[in-house]
Amino acid sequence: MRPAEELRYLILAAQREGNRLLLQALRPLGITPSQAEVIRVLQDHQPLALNSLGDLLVCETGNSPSRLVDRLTSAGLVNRQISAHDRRHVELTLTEEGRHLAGQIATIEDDLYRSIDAAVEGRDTDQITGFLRAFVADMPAGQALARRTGV
Amino acid sequence: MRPAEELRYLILAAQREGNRLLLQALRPLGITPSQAEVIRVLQDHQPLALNSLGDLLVCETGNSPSRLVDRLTSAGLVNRQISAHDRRHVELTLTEEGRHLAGQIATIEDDLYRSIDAAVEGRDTDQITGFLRAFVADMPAGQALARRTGV
DNA sequence: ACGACATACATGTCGCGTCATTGATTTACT
DNA sequence: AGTAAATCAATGACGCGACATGTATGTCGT
Repeated sequence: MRPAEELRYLILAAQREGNRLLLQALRPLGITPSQAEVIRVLQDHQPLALNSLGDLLVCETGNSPSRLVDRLTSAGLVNRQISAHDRRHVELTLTEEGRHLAGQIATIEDDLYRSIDAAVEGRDTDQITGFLRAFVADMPAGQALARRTGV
Repeated sequence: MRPAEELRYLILAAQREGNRLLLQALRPLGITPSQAEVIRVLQDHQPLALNSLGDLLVCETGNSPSRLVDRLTSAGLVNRQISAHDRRHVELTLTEEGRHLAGQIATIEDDLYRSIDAAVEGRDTDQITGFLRAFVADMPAGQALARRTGV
């Protein structure tokens, strides 16, 4: 198997399995990894319009994440208020419950990051992140992430 | 942002964007990246039971990929025949049309691999694949891939 | 002021991807 | 032989994730 092909499937495998790990770890909180990403982003950047939120999300690139946020408002974790200045905009903020959950999410994510650190142990991180950054640099998901790391 | 966190999102971003690229490249063929993976695996390993196919797929780990294969049989790309020896098994083979498509898929995948090669250029491949292999080694998707690279 | 355009969001559709359950068939045990 | 256990596949449910379309609101040029 050609190295590039193995690499492609390794990235797919890592994403899938990482997501499954996080899905199970988040299950007690009743949320999914994508929902957790929204909550963490809102925690750092609220208030945010749906549009701007989408620009900061790695999941759900492109389309506005209406339905993703819908479930969070239904769950009482996010407030949506129509902007006074521009009634097309929706201002998203975390509810009290959402802020509380954000802290619990951070704790759970830490566990995942520790297992990532273990797999990275003894390797050259820059080789790895450098390659991935180069690959996604020109694409929506890569730029969304750059906006978050850069600030 | 903690390095492990950036790495997690980089993997997510790379998977999403790579998938989108492949999705669009495969669109003329009328199939999706997951369907393409099934066809390529069948090309190399047919005949295969649903179960054994699942053990070789990086997408769709765990459950048997019934519905994924359903769409391929509906599209006339895969034959399913109940095994004579064990009527619980379904023997999957590519149809003539499926075999033809497999060749076209390989061509399209080559383009993706070339752009991966470009992003890898000047980096230490072993650092990258080594990390990812270590991370997924004990998980279904990682083992599925190992079964394919190993043979 | 008005009409063309742009923006922000919602919604419809389709194909996954995960988990759980169910039903059919075979194997193993006694 | 007869039953319990294991295996294989199908299916229901839910939440994405991508694309396309529709609708309301705002902006700009004239």
